Amino acid sequence: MAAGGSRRASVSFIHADRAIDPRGGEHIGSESPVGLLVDLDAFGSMSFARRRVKRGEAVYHAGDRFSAIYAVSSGFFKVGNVDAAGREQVMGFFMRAELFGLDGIGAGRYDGTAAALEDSEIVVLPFALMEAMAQEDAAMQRQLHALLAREIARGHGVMMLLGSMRAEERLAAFFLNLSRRFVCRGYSPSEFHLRMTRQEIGSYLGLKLETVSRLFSLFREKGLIEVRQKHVSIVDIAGLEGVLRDHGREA
Amino acid sequence: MAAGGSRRASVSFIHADRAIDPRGGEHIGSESPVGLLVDLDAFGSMSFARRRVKRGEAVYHAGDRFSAIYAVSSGFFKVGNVDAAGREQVMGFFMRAELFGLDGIGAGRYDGTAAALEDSEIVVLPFALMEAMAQEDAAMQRQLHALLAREIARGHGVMMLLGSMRAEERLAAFFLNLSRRFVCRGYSPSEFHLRMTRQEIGSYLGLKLETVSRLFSLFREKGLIEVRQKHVSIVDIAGLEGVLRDHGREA
DNA sequence: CGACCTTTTGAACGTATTCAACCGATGTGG
DNA sequence: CCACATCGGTTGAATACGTTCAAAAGGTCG
Repeated sequence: MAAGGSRRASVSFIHADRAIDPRGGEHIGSESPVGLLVDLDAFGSMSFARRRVKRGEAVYHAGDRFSAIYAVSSGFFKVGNVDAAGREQVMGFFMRAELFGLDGIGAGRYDGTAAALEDSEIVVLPFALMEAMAQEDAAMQRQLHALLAREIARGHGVMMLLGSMRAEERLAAFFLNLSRRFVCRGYSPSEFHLRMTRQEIGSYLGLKLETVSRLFSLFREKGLIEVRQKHVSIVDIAGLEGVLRDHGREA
Repeated sequence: MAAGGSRRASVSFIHADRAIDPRGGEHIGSESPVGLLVDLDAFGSMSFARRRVKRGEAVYHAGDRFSAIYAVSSGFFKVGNVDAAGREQVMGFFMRAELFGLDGIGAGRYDGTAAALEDSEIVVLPFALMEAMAQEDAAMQRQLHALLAREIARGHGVMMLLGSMRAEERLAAFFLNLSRRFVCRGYSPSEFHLRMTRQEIGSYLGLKLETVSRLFSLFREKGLIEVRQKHVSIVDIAGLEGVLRDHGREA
């Protein structure tokens, strides 16, 4: 809880990387939710506090007073909400150079809980400061707005996923989205470790953990992926894209 | 298409009405998606163009260049997206004093299509102008951010609905949400005309139109609502809230 | 009035869930 | 370091829920 490590990080500034969201072209299966990008280490015009977060630890809880948004420096996070009837749902997963905590701006309180899925580090971006900076610099203001708007668009992607895809399609979209995001970070598009449990994946995709598990097996049998615990290799990306495409249109 | 009526409307400015989103207290079944509020007719500091939109007519199409956001002056709108595989989904319905078109800010293009569900009128808010105003006035900037953030939170509400509720709960949440929004506008909380078809409701709720129709009948049989075509009377609000509450928790 | 669209309802079906058992991996403490 | 407890994951069988296909009635609009 105590702001742990308090070294300083130079952060050029928020920067909506177009490479991550190739909307113009094919964005099938992009599942849109790509996360918000921050240019973490470029020319340092400002320096912000960093904070270490241990696996399982929360960055903030639903209802906490909103004060800052967070950029993932390293590690992996999930943001989840709980409604009044006790229903829980993961609203998103966030990896390096993505932002979370924006949901707090509206009401002055975070409406979800953000927790680290592994030992991680974040950059704390006090929102008041961000607003002040945006006030002075029109370009920065535009970036800030683009940032918020992208989170809106990400939401639309998730709605699409939850509202109009069947289980197989959802998982395929999920993998393709992860793949794309890893590529943007210079990692392999086809090999990665899932930091979240089947249960958390299911929560995000609106499915039960057993269903997710079965789908993993199904995809494995179809030769689309290989799975060793949390390690996933995508064997046939085109095949995954096919899963998405086939059901939507007439073959 | 031509900007039809071009009278001027005085618009005090964007104004996030807290009455519409009683998050602090009970927000069960609020289904969050409450829509963004604009104080349409208060003290007029600015005047914006209005535009009439006939039933079925589009305000903008997915892919159109983004230039403005829109405030509903009268009437009813839906915003829907289509993904690359042809899947369609309604992302939201908007009524008087609510804003739509925010999804375009991020990419510079609208990612959905907005259409009127009845003859309507909107106020056109050129976004460049909004940004300029926000640049000059910190309070306005804050409101603008709150506005965008509320759309993010609305999205979370819809995700919750689509990801963790069963059909009955979704429809109950939908009715309660509508009811609340009508109340905020001074209309009856329990009597209203649905401007959208069962099909559109289903699309929004991630259900098929037949399912929606059956749920209407079910709710009628349970004595929760009365239905005469598109006219709906909520007979038992507490009952509807119960539908939401029961499944989430242990009774 | 007639054509079309929306809605309702029934019956069969398919998909995801539930309940349950089991296995494997991980982590802790003796 | 091993034993044990726990957690996460897999798989099966029965079930429930929502969908699909189909038919028909009711509304609406030209």
